[in-house]
Amino acid sequence: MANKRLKKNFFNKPTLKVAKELLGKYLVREIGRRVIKGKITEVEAYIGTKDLASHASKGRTKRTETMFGPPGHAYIYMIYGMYYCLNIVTEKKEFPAAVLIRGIEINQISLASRLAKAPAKRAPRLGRGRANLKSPSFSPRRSSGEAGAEAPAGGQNFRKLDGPGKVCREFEIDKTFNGEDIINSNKLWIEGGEEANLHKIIKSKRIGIDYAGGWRDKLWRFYID
DNA sequence: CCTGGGATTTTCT
DNA sequence: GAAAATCCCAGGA
Repeated sequence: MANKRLKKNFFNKPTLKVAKELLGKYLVREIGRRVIKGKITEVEAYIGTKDLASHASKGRTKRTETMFGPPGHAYIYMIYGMYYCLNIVTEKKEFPAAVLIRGIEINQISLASRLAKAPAKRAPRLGRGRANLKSPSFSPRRSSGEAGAEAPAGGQNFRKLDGPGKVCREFEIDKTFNGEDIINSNKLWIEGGEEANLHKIIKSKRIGIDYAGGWRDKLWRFYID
């Protein structure tokens, strides 16, 4: 009941609603036999072409194409030349909107339960070939003081990822995931969390978008403790 | 506690 | 050519 993958109808709704509902849900990343799972604790909404904080305010470009696509797909972009950010596209096709995943609490790293499983059908691959050759993707820098960086023997595997760049670094998500269908993907998806709203949702202004005119003051950032 | 700068590359003007 | 939906580290209060 709780560990159920979110389907398309979950994302095909008003973005603010989806953003708030994503809090407490679990982001799941399967890498070979390894499974990384963590609770979403912080998100931001980017809605439409008028929202000056959204990349889609530039209109339909090569970069924003994914945002104009169907809901339930990942929109990945590189930021400041060093980090990737993960968004989930929301609302109906042709309407550009997405939820940026800014914070996650990792509480599980386990092994994939289902082993042999037909590789599935999809493999369109972005036109762009051979990525990964020199992507900064994983740990461009070794941080010494990360809380819980080392899982103490017998201790809980708990890490707090406070920032969109850290989330992608930890989940090993790079630009090849742009356009990934997280409703059908076997590498990245989102599952139901605990009880609906055990948490109090806190609202605030979005981070790092002071250039967005009046849109800078929208309380479209949501987080829980 | 806070502030400021450097890293590094894609994207759009 | 400038700016960017960021992060980390150093230095000062």
